[in-house]
Amino acid sequence: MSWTDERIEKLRKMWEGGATASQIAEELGGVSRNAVIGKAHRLGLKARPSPVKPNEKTARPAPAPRKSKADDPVETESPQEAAPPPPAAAAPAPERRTPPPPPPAAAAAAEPATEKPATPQPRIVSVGPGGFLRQGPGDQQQPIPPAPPRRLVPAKPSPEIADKTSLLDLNDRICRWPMGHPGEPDFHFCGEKVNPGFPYCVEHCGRAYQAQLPRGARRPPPPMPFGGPRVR
DNA sequence: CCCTGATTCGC
DNA sequence: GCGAATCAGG
Repeated sequence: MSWTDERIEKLRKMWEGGATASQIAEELGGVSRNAVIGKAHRLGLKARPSPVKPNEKTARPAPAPRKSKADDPVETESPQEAAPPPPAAAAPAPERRTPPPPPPAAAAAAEPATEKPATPQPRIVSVGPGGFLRQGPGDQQQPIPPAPPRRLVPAKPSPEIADKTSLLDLNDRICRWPMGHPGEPDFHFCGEKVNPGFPYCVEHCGRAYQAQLPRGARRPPPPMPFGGPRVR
Protein backbone atom coordinates (compact mmCIF):
# COMPACT_ATOMS: atom_id res chain seq x y z
CA MET A 1 0.00 0.00 0.00
CA SER A 2 1.11 3.51 -0.63
CA TRP A 3 0.58 6.57 1.39
CA THR A 4 -2.13 8.37 -0.40
CA ASP A 5 -3.32 11.71 0.80
CA GLU A 6 -6.37 10.18 2.35
CA ARG A 7 -4.43 7.61 4.22
CA ILE A 8 -1.99 10.22 5.42
CA GLU A 9 -4.78 12.41 6.58
CA LYS A 10 -6.40 9.58 8.39
CA LEU A 11 -3.13 8.74 10.00
CA ARG A 12 -2.76 12.33 11.07
CA LYS A 13 -6.16 12.59 12.58
CA MET A 14 -6.01 9.34 14.37
CA TRP A 15 -2.53 9.97 15.62
CA GLU A 16 -3.43 13.37 16.92
CA GLY A 17 -6.62 11.96 18.28
CA GLY A 18 -4.69 9.64 20.46
CA ALA A 19 -5.18 6.37 18.68
CA THR A 20 -2.29 4.02 19.01
CA ALA A 21 -0.11 3.12 16.11
CA SER A 22 -1.50 -0.37 16.15
CA GLN A 23 -5.02 0.90 15.90
CA ILE A 24 -4.13 3.19 13.10
CA ALA A 25 -2.30 0.49 11.24
CA GLU A 26 -5.17 -1.90 11.68
CA GLU A 27 -7.62 0.67 10.50
CA LEU A 28 -5.64 1.72 7.50
CA GLY A 29 -4.85 -1.80 6.57
CA GLY A 30 -1.95 -2.99 4.56
CA VAL A 31 0.55 -1.34 6.82
CA SER A 32 2.25 -2.38 9.95
CA ARG A 33 2.42 -0.60 13.21
CA ASN A 34 6.00 0.30 12.50
CA ALA A 35 5.06 1.72 9.17
CA VAL A 36 2.56 3.97 10.87
CA ILE A 37 5.06 5.14 13.42
CA GLY A 38 7.70 5.68 10.84
CA LYS A 39 5.34 7.62 8.65
CA ALA A 40 4.12 9.65 11.56
CA HIS A 41 7.62 10.65 12.40
CA ARG A 42 8.40 11.44 8.84
CA LEU A 43 5.35 13.61 8.76
CA GLY A 44 6.77 15.47 11.66
CA LEU A 45 4.00 14.60 14.03
CA LYS A 46 5.01 12.97 17.17
CA ALA A 47 5.27 14.06 20.76
CA ARG A 48 2.93 11.67 22.34
CA PRO A 49 3.38 9.97 25.65
CA SER A 50 5.79 7.31 24.80
CA PRO A 51 6.56 4.48 27.11
CA VAL A 52 10.19 4.98 26.50
CA LYS A 53 12.09 6.78 29.17
CA PRO A 54 12.23 10.50 28.53
CA ASN A 55 15.80 10.30 29.56
CA GLU A 56 17.47 13.33 28.20
CA LYS A 57 20.62 11.33 27.94
CA THR A 58 19.61 9.53 24.81
CA ALA A 59 23.14 8.79 23.91
CA ARG A 60 23.71 5.45 22.34
CA PRO A 61 26.39 3.91 24.44
CA ALA A 62 25.69 0.45 23.16
CA PRO A 63 23.91 0.62 19.84
CA ALA A 64 23.35 -3.00 19.23
CA PRO A 65 23.89 -3.99 15.63
CA ARG A 66 20.48 -4.41 14.15
CA LYS A 67 21.31 -5.70 10.77
CA SER A 68 24.57 -7.14 9.77
CA LYS A 69 23.69 -7.57 6.18
CA ALA A 70 26.80 -5.62 5.36
CA ASP A 71 29.77 -5.16 7.50
CA ASP A 72 29.74 -1.98 9.43
CA PRO A 73 32.16 0.50 8.02
CA VAL A 74 34.65 2.26 10.19
CA GLU A 75 32.75 4.19 12.75
CA THR A 76 34.30 7.58 12.95
CA GLU A 77 34.39 8.82 16.47
CA SER A 78 33.54 12.45 16.49
CA PRO A 79 34.95 14.27 19.48
CA GLN A 80 31.96 16.53 19.69
CA GLU A 81 29.61 15.23 22.26
CA ALA A 82 28.56 17.85 24.73
CA ALA A 83 24.87 18.51 24.81
CA PRO A 84 23.81 20.42 27.90
CA PRO A 85 20.51 18.81 28.79
CA PRO A 86 18.09 21.34 30.14
CA PRO A 87 15.82 19.60 32.60
CA ALA A 88 12.46 19.55 30.94
CA ALA A 89 9.50 18.44 32.95
CA ALA A 90 7.41 16.17 30.85
CA ALA A 91 3.76 15.68 31.63
CA PRO A 92 2.65 12.62 29.74
CA ALA A 93 -1.03 12.04 29.98
CA PRO A 94 -1.80 8.45 30.78
CA GLU A 95 -3.96 6.83 28.27
CA ARG A 96 -5.67 3.54 28.11
CA ARG A 97 -7.55 2.34 25.16
CA THR A 98 -9.96 -0.33 26.12
CA PRO A 99 -11.44 0.30 29.50
CA PRO A 100 -12.97 -2.63 31.29
CA PRO A 101 -16.67 -3.24 31.20
CA PRO A 102 -18.57 -0.73 33.23
CA PRO A 103 -19.75 -1.89 36.57
CA PRO A 104 -23.22 -0.52 36.76
CA ALA A 105 -23.07 1.23 40.07
CA ALA A 106 -20.90 1.25 43.05
CA ALA A 107 -21.86 -1.72 45.05
CA ALA A 108 -21.84 -0.21 48.47
CA ALA A 109 -22.18 3.33 47.36
CA ALA A 110 -22.27 5.44 50.42
CA GLU A 111 -20.34 7.99 48.45
CA PRO A 112 -21.49 11.54 48.53
CA ALA A 113 -21.89 12.12 44.86
CA THR A 114 -18.95 14.37 44.42
CA GLU A 115 -19.26 16.54 41.43
CA LYS A 116 -16.55 15.63 39.00
CA PRO A 117 -17.42 17.80 36.08
CA ALA A 118 -14.52 17.51 33.79
CA THR A 119 -11.75 15.11 33.11
CA PRO A 120 -10.87 16.22 29.64
CA GLN A 121 -7.22 15.50 29.83
CA PRO A 122 -6.90 11.80 29.13
CA ARG A 123 -8.98 11.15 26.12
CA ILE A 124 -10.12 7.60 26.11
CA VAL A 125 -10.83 6.50 22.64
CA SER A 126 -11.36 3.33 20.78
CA VAL A 127 -11.53 2.85 17.11
CA GLY A 128 -14.92 1.91 15.85
CA PRO A 129 -15.81 0.43 12.53
CA GLY A 130 -14.81 2.84 9.90
CA GLY A 131 -12.00 4.31 11.88
CA PHE A 132 -13.86 6.89 13.89
CA LEU A 133 -12.85 7.22 17.46
CA ARG A 134 -15.52 6.81 19.99
CA GLN A 135 -15.55 7.75 23.56
CA GLY A 136 -15.06 5.13 26.15
CA PRO A 137 -18.08 3.42 27.58
CA GLY A 138 -17.90 5.66 30.59
CA ASP A 139 -19.53 8.52 28.80
CA GLN A 140 -21.72 6.48 26.58
CA GLN A 141 -24.11 5.43 29.23
CA GLN A 142 -24.87 6.08 32.75
CA PRO A 143 -26.50 3.05 34.21
CA ILE A 144 -28.06 4.89 37.07
CA PRO A 145 -28.29 8.47 36.04
CA PRO A 146 -31.45 9.64 37.73
CA ALA A 147 -30.71 11.21 41.01
CA PRO A 148 -31.57 8.76 43.68
CA PRO A 149 -34.41 10.22 45.65
CA ARG A 150 -32.96 8.89 48.73
CA ARG A 151 -34.80 8.99 51.92
CA LEU A 152 -32.79 7.41 54.59
CA VAL A 153 -34.62 5.20 56.95
CA PRO A 154 -33.46 3.79 60.20
CA ALA A 155 -31.92 0.41 59.92
CA LYS A 156 -34.92 -1.72 60.18
CA PRO A 157 -34.93 -5.18 58.75
CA SER A 158 -38.16 -4.78 57.00
CA PRO A 159 -39.67 -7.94 55.60
CA GLU A 160 -39.45 -6.39 52.18
CA ILE A 161 -35.78 -7.00 52.00
CA ALA A 162 -35.74 -9.99 54.21
CA ASP A 163 -35.22 -12.29 51.29
CA LYS A 164 -33.32 -9.84 49.16
CA THR A 165 -29.66 -10.19 48.55
CA SER A 166 -27.81 -7.77 50.71
CA LEU A 167 -24.26 -6.69 50.45
CA LEU A 168 -23.25 -9.21 52.99
CA ASP A 169 -24.78 -11.97 50.98
CA LEU A 170 -22.55 -11.33 48.06
CA ASN A 171 -20.07 -13.93 47.04
CA ASP A 172 -18.48 -14.80 43.77
CA ARG A 173 -21.21 -17.11 42.74
CA ILE A 174 -24.15 -14.80 42.83
CA CYS A 175 -24.93 -11.87 40.64
CA ARG A 176 -23.82 -8.58 42.09
CA TRP A 177 -25.99 -6.45 39.89
CA PRO A 178 -27.48 -3.74 42.05
CA MET A 179 -31.20 -3.38 42.17
CA GLY A 180 -32.42 0.05 43.07
CA HIS A 181 -30.25 2.73 44.48
CA PRO A 182 -27.85 2.42 47.32
CA GLY A 183 -29.22 3.95 50.44
CA GLU A 184 -32.77 3.13 49.67
CA PRO A 185 -34.50 0.70 51.91
CA ASP A 186 -35.10 -1.88 49.26
CA PHE A 187 -31.70 -1.68 47.71
CA HIS A 188 -30.37 -5.13 47.12
CA PHE A 189 -28.48 -7.15 44.61
CA CYS A 190 -29.72 -9.46 41.95
CA GLY A 191 -28.64 -12.60 43.66
CA GLU A 192 -29.02 -14.85 40.69
CA LYS A 193 -26.45 -17.45 39.98
CA VAL A 194 -23.66 -15.83 38.03
CA ASN A 195 -22.75 -16.55 34.51
CA PRO A 196 -19.64 -18.58 35.16
CA GLY A 197 -16.61 -16.40 34.84
CA PHE A 198 -18.53 -13.20 35.26
CA PRO A 199 -19.64 -11.22 38.25
CA TYR A 200 -23.19 -11.07 37.01
CA CYS A 201 -25.87 -13.46 36.00
CA VAL A 202 -26.49 -14.12 32.36
CA GLU A 203 -29.15 -11.50 32.06
CA HIS A 204 -27.13 -8.78 33.68
CA CYS A 205 -24.03 -9.75 31.81
CA GLY A 206 -25.99 -8.75 28.81
CA ARG A 207 -26.38 -5.32 30.28
CA ALA A 208 -22.93 -4.97 31.71
CA TYR A 209 -21.08 -6.06 28.63
CA GLN A 210 -22.76 -4.24 25.85
CA ALA A 211 -22.00 -5.14 22.36
CA GLN A 212 -20.64 -2.69 19.91
CA LEU A 213 -23.00 0.08 19.22
CA PRO A 214 -24.89 -0.46 16.04
CA ARG A 215 -23.84 1.89 13.41
CA GLY A 216 -27.24 3.41 13.27
CA ALA A 217 -27.43 4.00 16.97
CA ARG A 218 -28.22 7.59 17.38
CA ARG A 219 -25.15 9.20 18.72
CA PRO A 220 -24.86 12.40 16.83
CA PRO A 221 -22.14 14.20 18.70
CA PRO A 222 -19.14 12.03 19.12
CA PRO A 223 -16.67 14.83 19.33
CA MET A 224 -14.07 13.44 17.03
CA PRO A 225 -15.51 11.33 14.28
CA PHE A 226 -12.38 11.43 12.19
CA GLY A 227 -14.21 11.84 9.04
CA GLY A 228 -16.94 9.52 10.12
CA PRO A 229 -17.68 6.02 9.00
CA ARG A 230 -16.12 4.93 5.85
CA VAL A 231 -18.32 5.15 2.83
CA ARG A 232 -17.90 2.05 0.83
C1' DC B 1 4.55 -12.42 27.81
C1' DC B 2 1.73 -8.48 26.17
C1' DC B 3 1.58 -3.70 24.88
C1' DT B 4 3.50 1.04 23.63
C1' DG B 5 6.43 4.54 20.75
C1' DA B 6 11.45 5.59 19.12
C1' DT B 7 15.21 4.74 16.38
C1' DT B 8 18.15 2.84 13.03
C1' DC B 9 19.35 1.75 8.54
C1' DG B 10 19.13 -1.28 4.31
C1' DC B 11 16.39 -0.90 0.61
C1' DG C 1 10.55 7.73 1.48
C1' DC C 2 9.58 3.34 3.30
C1' DG C 3 9.28 -0.05 6.95
C1' DA C 4 11.34 -4.30 9.31
C1' DA C 5 14.24 -4.93 12.97
C1' DT C 6 15.43 -3.54 17.09
C1' DC C 7 15.35 -1.09 21.38
C1' DA C 8 13.35 0.27 25.63
C1' DG C 9 9.72 1.36 29.01
C1' DG C 10 5.20 -0.03 31.11
